[in-house]
Amino acid sequence: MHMSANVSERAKEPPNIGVSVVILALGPSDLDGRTNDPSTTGTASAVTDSLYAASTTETGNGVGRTTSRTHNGDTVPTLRIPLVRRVRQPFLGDWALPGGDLQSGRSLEFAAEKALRSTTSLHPQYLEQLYTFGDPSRSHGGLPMVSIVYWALIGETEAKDFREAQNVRWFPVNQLPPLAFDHKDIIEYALTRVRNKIEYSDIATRLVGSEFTLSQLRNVYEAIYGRKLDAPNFRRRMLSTGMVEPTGEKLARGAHRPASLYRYVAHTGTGKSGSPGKPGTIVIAGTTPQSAASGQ
Amino acid sequence: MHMSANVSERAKEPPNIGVSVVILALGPSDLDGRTNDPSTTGTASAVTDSLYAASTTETGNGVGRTTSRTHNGDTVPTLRIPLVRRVRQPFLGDWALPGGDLQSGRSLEFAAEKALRSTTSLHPQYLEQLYTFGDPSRSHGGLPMVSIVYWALIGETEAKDFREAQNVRWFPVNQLPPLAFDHKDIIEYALTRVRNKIEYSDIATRLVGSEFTLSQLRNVYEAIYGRKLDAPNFRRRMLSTGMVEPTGEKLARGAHRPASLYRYVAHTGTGKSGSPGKPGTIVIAGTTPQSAASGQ
DNA sequence: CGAATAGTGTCTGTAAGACAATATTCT
DNA sequence: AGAATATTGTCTTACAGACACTATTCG
Repeated sequence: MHMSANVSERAKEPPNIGVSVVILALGPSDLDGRTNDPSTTGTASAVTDSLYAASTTETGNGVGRTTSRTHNGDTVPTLRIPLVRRVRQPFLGDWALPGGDLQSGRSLEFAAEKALRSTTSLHPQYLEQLYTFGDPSRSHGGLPMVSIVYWALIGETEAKDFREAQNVRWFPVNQLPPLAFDHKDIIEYALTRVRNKIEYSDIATRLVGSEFTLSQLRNVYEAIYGRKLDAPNFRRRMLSTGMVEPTGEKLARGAHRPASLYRYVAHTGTGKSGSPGKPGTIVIAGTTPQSAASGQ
Repeated sequence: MHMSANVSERAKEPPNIGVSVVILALGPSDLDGRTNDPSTTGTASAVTDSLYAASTTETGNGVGRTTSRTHNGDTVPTLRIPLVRRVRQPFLGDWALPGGDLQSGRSLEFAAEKALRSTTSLHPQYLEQLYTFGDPSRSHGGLPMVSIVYWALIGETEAKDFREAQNVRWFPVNQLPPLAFDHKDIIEYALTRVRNKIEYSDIATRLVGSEFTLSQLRNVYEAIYGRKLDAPNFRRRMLSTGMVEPTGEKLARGAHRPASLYRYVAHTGTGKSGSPGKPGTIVIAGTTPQSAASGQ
């Protein structure tokens, strides 16, 4: 089966509810250079303007690489997003966020994860609701009046076996094809959300292993920000927050000084609580936990 | 008619969609001391813990005043929230956020504003989507499976004619009664959202007139933060951002030095764009503008 | 003058960022 | 030694907050 990704066909009964997902994946950091045929890619439109300089890629085919070159010549890992090609009329042929219908009796997260599985077998390190769209003007011919959008983060290690199925393809965030509906805006919004969130949450540490070097952690930040960070300053900042602590071990990875390993330190409830528990915001790792009931 | 506030009764066809609103209103700044009968108030539960010290009120009846006293004796204006009493079984008798059903063919904002009008004739200075709840576990007996929550801000001047209808009552945010569902969490979430948002948006300046003194503006901040701010530092901060500029006029309001008037300066698109346009996030003032289409 | 609010000046601490310099490993 | 990354050290600037002090009005 290929994806049930897009809209299902129902008649008129009150607002259908669709759930879509913006999936942000860290590409492998080694410059493997997987190249997909660039045939149907279309004109790439950079989503993030000033952040990526000239959106250069090594191959130039527009889809392959997982790193980008910034204006000063440095190379940074780049986030990638799986999109599905629309096979129905509104925006037929354009690319769109993976999504599906909300089944009654199921949670929103369940629907989001199902949509996520329609494009990748990987499970997200993080899943959070982004926004709900409900304008009746969406009657471009499509159906669901209300669309609940989630965004997910997928770590680097597991992002190695992308599943490039029939109508699914992964795009670097700075080289997106023409998108259906307002999905380009949605992706932009998701990116700003991640970049803000990374500052006051632990999502970055979830994208590395339980033990990691500060370089690895910094690479996560760089991928999300889309630019190089100063290594010394990054180190100090991380250590000063007390979010990470050294394990005492070191990791040798090449012809250079080995790096110390660190682990994430759970929130020391110091009482100053930067951000009180949000309702139903956070879902960790694999399955389908979480609750946050609500009626009315 | 009293409010169509709560759930409407339908049968089984796929998820109903409800829309609720957290309405945050600045109480009048003069200590008028409107006193409602405290009969059915129930035990007040402070939503914001550390921010309000001892949640003291002048009268002690728990609902009347619009100011609170902080731990150091200063007095600050307090936000108030209109709630409706539930007349149906799940959580019968408890207080809940005003809400209503989403009518097909209408925008989410339209439903939110309608719900807002069910408790107050005032129109919001600001309306923004907060979160969408969709847990099937909400089958406490209520119906709508999916609940889209908005939050609204209402300015000080118009907040003078609160409409205390049949089953509607206004509560200070630091003295909320027992709430239905997880509405207490939702209100907390709304508060943290406002407090964050006030930092990088212009919502505060919308809650004062087109011309205002820095004291007035500071009062808005203090109401939202729930604590006193240092006047000299606040002044410097506001002026340094370039968000406000002096009109050249002054306003005399008592036996003391008159204050300079300022006006809000529209965003100087400096290109550094702190926060790229979010999809369908912002609605100004009265009617029902705004769009941000989306399908799928 | 006294009360009350508006506004200025200073000082301190913290945090971010630029950037030089040192340390450690492998080849 | 040389390449490459890790780590430490300084220095500068910006900004938030505490707080003393001055200014202007009315009664």
